[in-house]
Amino acid sequence: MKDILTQLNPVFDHRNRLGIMSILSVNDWVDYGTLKELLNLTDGNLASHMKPLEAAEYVEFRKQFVGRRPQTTYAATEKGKLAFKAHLDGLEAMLKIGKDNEK
Amino acid sequence: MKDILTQLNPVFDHRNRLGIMSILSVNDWVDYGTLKELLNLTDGNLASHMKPLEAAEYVEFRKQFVGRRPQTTYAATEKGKLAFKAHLDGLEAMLKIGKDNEK
DNA sequence: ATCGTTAACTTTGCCCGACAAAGTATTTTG
DNA sequence: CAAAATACTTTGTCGGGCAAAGTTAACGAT
Repeated sequence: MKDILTQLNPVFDHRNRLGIMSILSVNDWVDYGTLKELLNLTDGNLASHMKPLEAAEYVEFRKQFVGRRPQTTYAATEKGKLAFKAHLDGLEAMLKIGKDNEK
Repeated sequence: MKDILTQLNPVFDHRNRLGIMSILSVNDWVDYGTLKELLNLTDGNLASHMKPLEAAEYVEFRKQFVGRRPQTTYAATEKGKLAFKAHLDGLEAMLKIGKDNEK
């Protein structure tokens, strides 16, 4: 039992990222504005949290027009969903670590 | 459905604090050195993460001598265990947030 | 008696990252 | 023509995590 925390994904090590991923893991194609409001984030803040998630290919985006207005929507990729699940499993696993103290 | 993230406790918003609490929620009275090794932390680092946990009364400490050497051990308080559980429930709850979009 | 070591911290200083706010481009509505 | 909305990018600040070094006290070895 060396580091317990290696199972946790650094990319998800933030409440807002957890929020983003939890929303996107149950809702496909959520638009920028909705995400912003749900998470109470400023424009720039959301963008900057999205970046590493995009870089890791955990989310993908789609740009389209709704009426005449541009709209960006996001969804979690399969990879992202798996990674997020692994992260949550990691959290849960931490708790199961019990009385065993062999190294 | 306003902010989803209010259920998450800021005090636990860190992987190392999660680690500390998960260890202390299943093991009472873990000593400084063991905690340090399990979590791969430097001395000072552990101390500084402990502070806010102590301040919130989520952990308590006991100082005693083992043989002739001083030893500090930590345990989660009842309050701490409850708060930690609430935090984890909050995490889980985030995931259940489904298709409902009434505000 | 002195040196080195261990335990448990505190202090110092750095650095990165989260944040709000302001700026940008384009289009649309009044 | 002016204001608002979308989706960002840029700027600048501030705080917090981190390693490392310093601290105190007691012990053990030489």
